[in-house]
Amino acid sequence: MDAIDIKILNCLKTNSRQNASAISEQINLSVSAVIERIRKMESNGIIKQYTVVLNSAQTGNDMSAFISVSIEHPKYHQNFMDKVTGMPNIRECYHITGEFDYLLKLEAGSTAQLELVLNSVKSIDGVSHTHTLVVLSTVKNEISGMPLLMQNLKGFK
Amino acid sequence: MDAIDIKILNCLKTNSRQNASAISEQINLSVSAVIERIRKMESNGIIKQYTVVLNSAQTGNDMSAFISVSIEHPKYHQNFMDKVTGMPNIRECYHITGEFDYLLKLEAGSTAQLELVLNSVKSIDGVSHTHTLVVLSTVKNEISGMPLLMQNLKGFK
DNA sequence: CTTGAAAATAAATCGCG
DNA sequence: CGCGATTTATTTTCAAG
Repeated sequence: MDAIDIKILNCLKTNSRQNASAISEQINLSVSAVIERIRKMESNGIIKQYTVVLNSAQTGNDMSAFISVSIEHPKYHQNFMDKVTGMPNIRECYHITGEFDYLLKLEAGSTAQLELVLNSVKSIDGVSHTHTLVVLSTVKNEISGMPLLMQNLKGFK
Repeated sequence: MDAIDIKILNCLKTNSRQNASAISEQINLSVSAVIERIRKMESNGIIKQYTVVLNSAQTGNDMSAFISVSIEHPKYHQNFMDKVTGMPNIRECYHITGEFDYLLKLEAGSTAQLELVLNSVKSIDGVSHTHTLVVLSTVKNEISGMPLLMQNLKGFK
């Protein structure tokens, strides 16, 4: 991965649906080279996925919360992770240091739905203690990792 | 937004670079209709952005942490949000209920970098108290909101 | 919404710096 | 590795049913 790849990733981050010739113009590289580099990054796994970001206010899932969870014994961990992975309202799950074991991000369309999800989490085997934070507003939410990539580069588009 | 739109969004979520004809085949709708529906969702803002998900392990930003922040007085809020928005290592910032005012997600490439970011956050005006959780592993991280959309639908692809 | 043909674009190929 | 002209294949557009 060099500076050119990063420029390409930056273009794709902004709009992953733009084609190679559009990118080519933006970064002053031939279309063939752009295509070749994209293919390489797809096949070696740097590019994991192309996806779409939706307006959650319009899709009706604009309520979110974080819940910290303690598990009473290590034997429950695998089951907990499996359960959580299968629950669509749980969007993120992190294993963390500190007082709690996991931090989950939930999304729902109403407080009632949120309550249901919270209760399901609390009733997973081994969950001993939880702490819930409701999100009042999202100040920032950068998806994938581009700005960071660019920190260490001088001249990018 | 109807069930067909949701099928289209689901396709785009899986791979936003696939074109209308590919989607058309998957959901048994004519190409023109697919294009028209996508355009509509783009222009009315349901589709916010097409983006790419990178492998952070390979891009060198695979270290992350959450930091909860208390602000000592409301007058500091705006400045805090502005600062945080401008910091690339801060990927997410939520205004939350509870003991703290904000929850931030940080990403960095090393513990040293992480430490720097933590210190920058702590030195923003008005920050009175913080609590840091380091992420040991990411169990789940679903990006945009598709699975939730589908909960309420019976027959999707 | 669908179809199908025309028009416009994009991608793959391939010698060659 | 990158370029860029050519060929090949796809896609989008549009008018009509």
